[in-house]
Amino acid sequence: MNQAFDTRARILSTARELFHGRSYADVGIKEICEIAQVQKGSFYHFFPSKQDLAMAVIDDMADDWAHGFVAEAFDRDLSPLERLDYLIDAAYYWQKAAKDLEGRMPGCLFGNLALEVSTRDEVIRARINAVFAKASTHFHETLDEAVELGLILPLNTQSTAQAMLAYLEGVILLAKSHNDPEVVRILGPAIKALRIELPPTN
Amino acid sequence: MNQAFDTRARILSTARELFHGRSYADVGIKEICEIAQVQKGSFYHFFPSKQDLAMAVIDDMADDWAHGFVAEAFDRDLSPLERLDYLIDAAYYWQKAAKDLEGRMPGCLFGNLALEVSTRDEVIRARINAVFAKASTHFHETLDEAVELGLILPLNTQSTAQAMLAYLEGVILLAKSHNDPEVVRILGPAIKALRIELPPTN
DNA sequence: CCATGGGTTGACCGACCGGTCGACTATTAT
DNA sequence: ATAATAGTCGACCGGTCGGTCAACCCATGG
Repeated sequence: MNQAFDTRARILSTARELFHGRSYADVGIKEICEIAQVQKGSFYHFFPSKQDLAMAVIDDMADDWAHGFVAEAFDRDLSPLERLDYLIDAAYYWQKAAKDLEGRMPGCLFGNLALEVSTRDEVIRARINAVFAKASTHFHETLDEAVELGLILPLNTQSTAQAMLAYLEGVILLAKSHNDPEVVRILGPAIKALRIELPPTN
Repeated sequence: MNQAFDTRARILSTARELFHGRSYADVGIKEICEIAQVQKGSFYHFFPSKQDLAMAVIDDMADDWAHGFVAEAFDRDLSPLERLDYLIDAAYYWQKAAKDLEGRMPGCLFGNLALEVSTRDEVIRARINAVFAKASTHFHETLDEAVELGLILPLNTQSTAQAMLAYLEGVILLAKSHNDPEVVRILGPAIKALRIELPPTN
């Protein structure tokens, strides 16, 4: 089983890298198998279909995020505004490192997949959506705390959280189209300026 | 030549619809030809490659934009802030109409292509980038005008313009992943809150 | 009346796609 | 020792991919 786990893990991490660096449609199972040093039959022993692989990749990356820099950025020991700065910084360094390594900015796997696949595959779309929803709650909690602490004026924390997530994705999109991580560093901090007002209380 | 023009135009508009509604990789030339009622040989008479077709589609859509709602939204008769509202509105109604028609939110063709293709195709990436650059100048001019009129405090109009474009793309991305145009209407207006400050003048 | 050339046609190409399958091997429980 | 099971292997499947090509159609100009 150790061997099996290893094979599965190799497929998963290879697929993740390739999907992230290129795209879902552009990466074939054959190529994944070659790089992961796995035979095709073995591949289909672990993943019933390419779609299933995609789901596993999404879950895998989401897990890494949750326990990685998302956990760090949204650390409750940091002040709310520091968390946002940390997040932008982390995104910047990540993209920069990837570009220095591969020559191209891969962007955000979830954003990439969302745009590529969500018109054709409801299942994958839903899964990505769940990842976004979870990310959004982190912003939401951060904003609630900032309001409680009186750091910012009261606002619609839920919608603003979504707006911040959208902005982050948009900044990464634009940076990817420029193939320049600096865009993230320049535009990123403006995330703190985003505000969606509370609905008027009649 | 009239006939020829018609054939070319049919290919172009069909490809545009399909690329926009699905993705670049997912749409084959055979399918485009079938729907456009054009033979494959004729296709290659007008477009030397799929990549060339993509470029033509980008140019075509960019043209339509420039003379369509972008021209309307950035009408100099509107006040700067009205222009931004108009733009969000236009984006919302466009996506809503598309979804009502097709069942799925297509999002922004340029954003979609940027994320799908820009790691594999420098030429297309550059073309999309040019479209973004042009869109950014519209924001830029709008912001400059708003500052001149004293409607907003001075800021880094160029970077803020890019931030606004990024936000618009991000909002559309998130809306697409929700398959819900309402996201555009809810999050969109916050575009006016974005600010990137001027570099400190020493 | 014929030559020229833009436009059309559809069969064809090799490569590759996601996925299947039967044979085989290594591991483990009984 | 044996039987069952998990995992490996790679040839093979039908279908599709982007792209090619030689033959043909037909309007125009000389």
